[in-house]
Amino acid sequence: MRPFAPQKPSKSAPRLGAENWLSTALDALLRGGIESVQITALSRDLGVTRGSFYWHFESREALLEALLEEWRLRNTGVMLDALTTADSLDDAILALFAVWVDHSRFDPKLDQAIRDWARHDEGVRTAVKLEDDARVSAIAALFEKHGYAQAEAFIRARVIYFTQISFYALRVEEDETLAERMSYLSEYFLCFTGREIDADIASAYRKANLKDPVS
Amino acid sequence: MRPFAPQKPSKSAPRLGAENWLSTALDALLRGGIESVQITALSRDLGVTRGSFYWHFESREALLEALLEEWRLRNTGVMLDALTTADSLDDAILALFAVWVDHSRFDPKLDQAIRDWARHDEGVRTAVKLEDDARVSAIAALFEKHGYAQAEAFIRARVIYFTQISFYALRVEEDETLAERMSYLSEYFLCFTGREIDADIASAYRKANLKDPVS
DNA sequence: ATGTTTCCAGACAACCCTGTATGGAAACCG
DNA sequence: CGGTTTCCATACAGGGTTGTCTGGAAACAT
Repeated sequence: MRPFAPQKPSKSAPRLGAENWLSTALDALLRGGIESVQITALSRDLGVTRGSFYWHFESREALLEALLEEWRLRNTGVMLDALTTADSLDDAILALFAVWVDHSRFDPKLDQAIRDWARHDEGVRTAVKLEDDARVSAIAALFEKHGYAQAEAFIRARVIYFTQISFYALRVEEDETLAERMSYLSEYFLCFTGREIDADIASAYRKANLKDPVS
Repeated sequence: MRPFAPQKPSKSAPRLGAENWLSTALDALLRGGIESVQITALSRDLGVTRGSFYWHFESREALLEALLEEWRLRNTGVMLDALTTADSLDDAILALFAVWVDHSRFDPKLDQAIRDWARHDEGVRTAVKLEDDARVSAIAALFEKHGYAQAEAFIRARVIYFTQISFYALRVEEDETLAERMSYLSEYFLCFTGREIDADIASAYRKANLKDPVS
């Protein structure tokens, strides 16, 4: 690190790139939904005029496509990775829980914003549907791998995933602390798998996740 | 029913009332979300000008309040009714399932549209949250009544309700027939309650609900 | 230094939506 | 039949958003 590395001038000449527009567009998407990602508002946030935007992007539609692509890069596949690394059923389920709590690996607000957008845009809807099906199938494969019958594995996968989706949609995390959530760990596990969780594994999981509530 | 009851003239003089505006506003809400309930668009649908609207309603805000009130009238309390009438756990759970399938008693699209609206309107959000909490509490009370411990009852209630909410949100009903859904009845029941469903009760339920897929 | 590329400001056109004010047509009532 | 109420058309004002076009400033390269 050089002592006076060439930084962007803080004042007088922002000199933006397409990434700046994309990131502020993401902020707007997360706060107010796809309707509020308006280039007039974004230009106000960035302190420039709309002329800048239309140099970096073809149109608003192009920006929206870039947003969807950004979602694919960030949130696609992270659940699948968590499921395939663990070995036992207990570990795999807990690894899944860990992903859902660790917002640095999986961004639920982004997922939710895209999901809202999808409800009135058929193109986005098919993209989200593909991802949802892949996630449920991965969880179902886990259950089948550990001896559950096909139908039961599918339904348990759907129940566990759908519950989590609603958990984000209803914004339970804003009303319930992580400690409260952890206190229900054994109940969740029982309901989702039909088996009691191993006490040692449960306490190890609590110990590992309670310390670090990433916003 | 009188043979020639005084009806609204079909052509030439619609003569609308506030109910007409409310119902077409509901249609717009269900199709395109709260953003697309615009009085300009509604007036086109009704074949009149916006002058009519501003005679029946104070403003657009007043119409939106009426929409929320309409949701309260239609979807509030129906689940609670279904839960309290049945006696055994099996019957109560199946009664709940029946409500969720019978769109004449419970309108999932309306519920979903209000829920979407709530995500960017704090007033609507608190209203929806009150209803959600009431529904989960009612289901939890059912489990407690049948011997489940408090924590397990609460989590099972949350899981069963959250699963159904996502079921609507992800529009599974559009990709899965009622027959398919019914075929998973025992798996759902096992996952939700932790017990096997009574075979006779299950077949009776299938018989009663398969015939009548109300859209 | 000078020409070129990169980036942005400013003005303009086109479109859409809410809300108000006014006048008129149709139904209703006494 | 004439007055009143109900309902709606029309015109206008105000505000907001997308997109294009043109010129210019700053950085970069040769």
